[in-house]
Amino acid sequence: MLDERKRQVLQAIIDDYISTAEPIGSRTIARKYGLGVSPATIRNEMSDLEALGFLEQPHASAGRIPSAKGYRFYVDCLMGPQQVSDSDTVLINQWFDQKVRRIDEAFQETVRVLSRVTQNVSLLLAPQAAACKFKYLQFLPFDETRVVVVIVTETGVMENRLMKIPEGTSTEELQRIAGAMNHWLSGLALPEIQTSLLEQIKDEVLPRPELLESAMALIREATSGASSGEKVYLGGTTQLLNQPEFRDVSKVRQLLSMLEEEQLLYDILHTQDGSGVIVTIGQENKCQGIQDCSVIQASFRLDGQTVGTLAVLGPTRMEYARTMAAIEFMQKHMEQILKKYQR
Amino acid sequence: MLDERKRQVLQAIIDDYISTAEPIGSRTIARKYGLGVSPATIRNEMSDLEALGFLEQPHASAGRIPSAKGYRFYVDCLMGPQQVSDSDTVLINQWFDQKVRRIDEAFQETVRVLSRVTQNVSLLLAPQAAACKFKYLQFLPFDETRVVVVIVTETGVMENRLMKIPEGTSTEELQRIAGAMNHWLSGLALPEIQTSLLEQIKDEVLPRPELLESAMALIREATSGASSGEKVYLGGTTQLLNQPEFRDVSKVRQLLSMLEEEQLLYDILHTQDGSGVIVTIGQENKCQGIQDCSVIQASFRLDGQTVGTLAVLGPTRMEYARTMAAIEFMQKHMEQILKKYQR
DNA sequence: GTTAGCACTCTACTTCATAGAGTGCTAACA
DNA sequence: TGTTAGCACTCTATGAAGTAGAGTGCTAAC
Repeated sequence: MLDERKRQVLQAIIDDYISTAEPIGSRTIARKYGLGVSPATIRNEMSDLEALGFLEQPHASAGRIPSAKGYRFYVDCLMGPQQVSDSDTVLINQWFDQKVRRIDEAFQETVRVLSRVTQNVSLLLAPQAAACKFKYLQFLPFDETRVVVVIVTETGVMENRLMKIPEGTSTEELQRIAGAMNHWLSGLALPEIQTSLLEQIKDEVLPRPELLESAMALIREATSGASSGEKVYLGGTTQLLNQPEFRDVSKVRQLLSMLEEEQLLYDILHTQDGSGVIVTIGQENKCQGIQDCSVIQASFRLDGQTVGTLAVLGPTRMEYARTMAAIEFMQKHMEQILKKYQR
Repeated sequence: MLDERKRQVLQAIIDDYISTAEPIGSRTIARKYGLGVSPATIRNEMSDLEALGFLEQPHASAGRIPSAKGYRFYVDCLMGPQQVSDSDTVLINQWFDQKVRRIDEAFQETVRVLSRVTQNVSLLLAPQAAACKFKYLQFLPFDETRVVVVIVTETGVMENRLMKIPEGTSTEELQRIAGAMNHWLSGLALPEIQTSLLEQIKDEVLPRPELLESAMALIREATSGASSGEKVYLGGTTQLLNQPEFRDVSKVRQLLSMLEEEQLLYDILHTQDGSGVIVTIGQENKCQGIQDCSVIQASFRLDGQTVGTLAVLGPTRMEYARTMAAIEFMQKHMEQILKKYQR
């Protein structure tokens, strides 16, 4: 498709632009990257590359910058693979061992580490309670009118809530209801727990149908509620300020106000459920407003089933190799952690 | 201290500057605020006010802007009190009823609402587990080697963690240990629960001292751990971008990177434990780096004891009256919520 | 004590000129 | 035929110079 020298030139331009954020001229390429040809030759190559759509010119007499197509080719064909260094691995493991006690803390820290490492905004769609299997539920006494309900799922996600109970409900009754629910529901994915099942359990808790109803409401909430289930963790928004493409406050504001809309974040993170690391460059993004950004994402799985996604969002001028390595690493790390919390 | 007309002029200047962020000239005052005197007269007054230190001039032939001393006088003597409107009250209550199930969600939402309403960064130092009283602890089975430990305090703060248990510990043993601990520790403030108490309980759990030890470790963690206890909630950082004093990205970055240091946030929020709303203007701030900002804060109490603080941080040019009203409102709101979760 | 008038000052904005970086084209060269 | 040197051309970024406008401070009159 592209002869060897064109590839070298394209790679040099993209590498340089990624690190400097400045248009690159033929002289610079000839000087910095020893291709053994003169600037004039490079100019010809660059002209060709532009005609082919891999490069763009901000204005007539400036250097060239990569186009979206250029980045795409770079990611698919040019870029060398990269790995997270062993020392970083150790560091990250230690960090997690120290800081993380609950699974939601793991999500939080993952986002933090990822945005630190990649110098960009990062996102994580947490294991959807919807995709988790119910393990058990327990009522803990709180006062005369309320109990704490704890739901434990197989991914270790826990939900606890205060819940009003009908007056005069005895502890034994509560225990019996919990027992019945656990018996029937254990091992089911939360979305499967629907009213149909209620019928089966109803008999066992006949004296207190309201209680069962409330507990089911809690489960439903955990399945699709705003504050639970599919929570999106967002981190490193301030990293934007370090990127030269956001030197203008209004640009920052525009992007950040988009990121505040949770719906958009879901859209970004839901666009795929294939496996592996997926790169979406510029206009390839379906979401309005991030079309001069790139998104690199990967889903993580548990027992072969996709349970969440993590992603890095940054300007199209992004360190693709490093970022992809980081994402892949954190994906595996996340899968390990989930396993650890599962059993 | 200041005659009536000087006060009027000062108030007019500050009001105007707060809303426009531009230096104000004598003509503007005379035109917009009907004081019935000519610009020349206003000029004389302004000259006096500057000599007294209430006003400043950015440069020789510009209008005046308020000095820190000016704002201080405004806050103490000039500014009218303001109240949160009834319709806002209703709105906020509904919002909380809908969204908030757990107490930490209440903290999160408080910060969110506060920064929305005040258009500024807001902070909340959450009820310190340290200041909470232990209510009870419960072990929930998880698998052969681990249990879920739930600690419930009287403010409704719940901690839950996975904890390794010595092999072969029976459910009954766990229950007995929990029972013993609850018996001895219930009603105590968490910091009071120290090794001295361990001695008393030891006898009852003699066969499994390690277990007691682990549970105590969890309590200690809850008391002073990073992820728990004195958590600081931070919100509305993007509001900064709307303030003209942060039109420059480097300024935003500077402040945001400070706000990332959790220690600084503690410093800001710990500077006081008096009651009522406290305003700290510019240089009055002891923390380096926020000395061209103002902080408005109030602590909230439960049973007469300070358990947390909420604050708004913004440029010295701030809508003091409105912000103070908002903080006071949210303070009371928070106290109600805490009460609700307590019993 | 208040006000009109006026000279003065400082900034922000516009215009203009210039240096510099980079291109594209042509012609010469291997 | 591919490569290279040379050169004219283009466009931006930078800085200097000039100007309009807003605002002050002072003086003198009311």
